[in-house]
Amino acid sequence: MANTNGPTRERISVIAYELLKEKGIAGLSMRALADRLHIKAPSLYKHVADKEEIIAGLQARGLQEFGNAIKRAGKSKRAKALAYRKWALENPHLYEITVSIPLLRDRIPVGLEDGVTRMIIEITGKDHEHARAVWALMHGLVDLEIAGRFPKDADLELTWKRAVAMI
Amino acid sequence: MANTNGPTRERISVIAYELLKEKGIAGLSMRALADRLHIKAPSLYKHVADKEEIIAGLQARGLQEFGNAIKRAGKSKRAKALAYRKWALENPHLYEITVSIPLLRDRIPVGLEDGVTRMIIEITGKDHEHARAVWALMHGLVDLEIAGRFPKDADLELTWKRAVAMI
DNA sequence: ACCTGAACACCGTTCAAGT
DNA sequence: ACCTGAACACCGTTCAAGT
Repeated sequence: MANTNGPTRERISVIAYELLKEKGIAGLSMRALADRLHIKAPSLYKHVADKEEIIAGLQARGLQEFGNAIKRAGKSKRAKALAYRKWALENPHLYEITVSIPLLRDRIPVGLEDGVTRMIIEITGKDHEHARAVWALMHGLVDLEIAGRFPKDADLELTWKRAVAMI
Repeated sequence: MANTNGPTRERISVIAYELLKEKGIAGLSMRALADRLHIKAPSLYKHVADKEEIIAGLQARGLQEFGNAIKRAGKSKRAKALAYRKWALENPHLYEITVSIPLLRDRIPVGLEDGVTRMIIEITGKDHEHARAVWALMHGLVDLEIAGRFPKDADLELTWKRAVAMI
């Protein structure tokens, strides 16, 4: 009989996601993760190889959900851009672990990164160089906003309007 | 007689910068720093309050040197943009500690952040919203490049050309 | 005034031992 | 098959003690 209570890989990744959402990357430790599963940290290593495997799982989830959010948005550049910002601000920790730390390419499903990248490129047409600039613009805006680099009186709605106009 | 050998605050910040350049943010630990100064980690706390003070010092240095590099560049938007990229790629760890982790505003000289921000705004004219978009564009390009997010066959020189054209 | 060892509360990870 | 305690090599930081 399968142990439906045991900290299987599935359960581990569910709790890891919870922990990331609540505490951010810094709060996602193997020991804290084990605590929530009511086991000791060394026991985790019977289910996952290392912490990277957990991070890779979260990155895969981030790419997947982020891709879906952009896909669901309206077809216009403006709608896509606003969906990008909205998703990132609603999922700051998932955005960060997916895009602000090295992507563990060897440990996420093949094609997942490419799929998202291609989708972003499709927003602007066929020119890859232009598309990269557009992506960088949206990423830069979100990254600086999450990092609190813009003054508190900055009108970011207007900034995004200008950014979309630049595209 | 003053102790010219002792790990004064000045000596600490010099070695901290060396350590950051060589090993990056992750390699900058109080213990590694103490080792290079040939003292024990607790001794550092007679000269600095905590690790944040060291990080704030490096952020101040980063803002200063980054500002100078942009100032020295030619007056055109293109020259400024290329100087931005050049400095960031030549000083990736300093760029990262200055812009990719929370800025310790209370612990760096007042006006330093504002000075750099204002300079970036001056590149594009008087419109702050537009300037923020331009800054985000340059930051996003550099951040994604350093993070290795662009495919290896990407023509980033061309991408920057397109980006400058968008401004 | 400056430096130290010991300690505390943390990390990720390994491994022999228990069930 | 799964979990454990003990251990190792790390963190930042405090504090009583030494010079």
